Amino acid sequence: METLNAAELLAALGHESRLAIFRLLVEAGPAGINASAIGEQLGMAPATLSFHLAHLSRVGLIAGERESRFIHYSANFATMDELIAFLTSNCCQGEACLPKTTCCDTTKKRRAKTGKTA
Amino acid sequence: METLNAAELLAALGHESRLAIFRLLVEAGPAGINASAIGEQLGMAPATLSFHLAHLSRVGLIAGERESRFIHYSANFATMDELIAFLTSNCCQGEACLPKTTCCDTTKKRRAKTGKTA
DNA sequence: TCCATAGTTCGAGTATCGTCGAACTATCAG
DNA sequence: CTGATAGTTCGACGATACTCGAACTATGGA
Repeated sequence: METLNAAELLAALGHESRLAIFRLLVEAGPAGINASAIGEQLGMAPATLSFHLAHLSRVGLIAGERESRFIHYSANFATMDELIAFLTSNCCQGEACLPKTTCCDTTKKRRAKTGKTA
Repeated sequence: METLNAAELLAALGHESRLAIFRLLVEAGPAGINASAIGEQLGMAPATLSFHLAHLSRVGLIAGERESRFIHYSANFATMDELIAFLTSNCCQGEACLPKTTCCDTTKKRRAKTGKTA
């Protein structure tokens, strides 16, 4: 991961509303929850919520999947892992000082995550 | 750590220049480096650099210590740890899915978890 | 077909951020 | 004291981000 990319992820999380959304999805786990449920829990206007969801999607931190009338959003744990790895890589001039973080099982469930967002 | 506080940290890191500064300090380790060295490596105007250093300091991600004419900046690894812990806490509804991250020698602080960091 | 629900896109107003020249403070050497 | 170096603060400008009402698209049910 490059600095620019990491900065985009961090900037995406660097807003209270988006961070709250992301945390909600992290806690929800791979199952995810739908948009209106997020809006209800966070008290966000639909347009505002959609704006933030789009932002998080664009940078790859979350992904949405339509299921009939609902769109289930879920956190992309693999991206999160990469971000944390980036933040801590080469820490202290390369001396091993922290374990590798791996959130959930990111190896088996990441299938399609490429640019669906136009 | 609360969402608002975490968002501030993430926002601080969510800018390419500041992230580059922080990464430089993370790699430099606890020894830290002085401002002009950062400016040289990143090709940043003094005023701009100072602005970003102040921002990072304000949120507690780095700290500066004057040493004669130089000010040595170093990353605050404890804050970083807390941030990462926040991001991954309650992941997947509390199922243990990742090890605790501990960067460098902040272990002693995190052992005494009741202690105030700052 | 028509309506209701779920969610997105558009547009505009406001607020905040990032940059950098210039002036300023702090420290040190002579 | 004077000058040089290290770094900060100030001011102003342009750029970007956030919010939200209103209109729009997509899906499903009667």
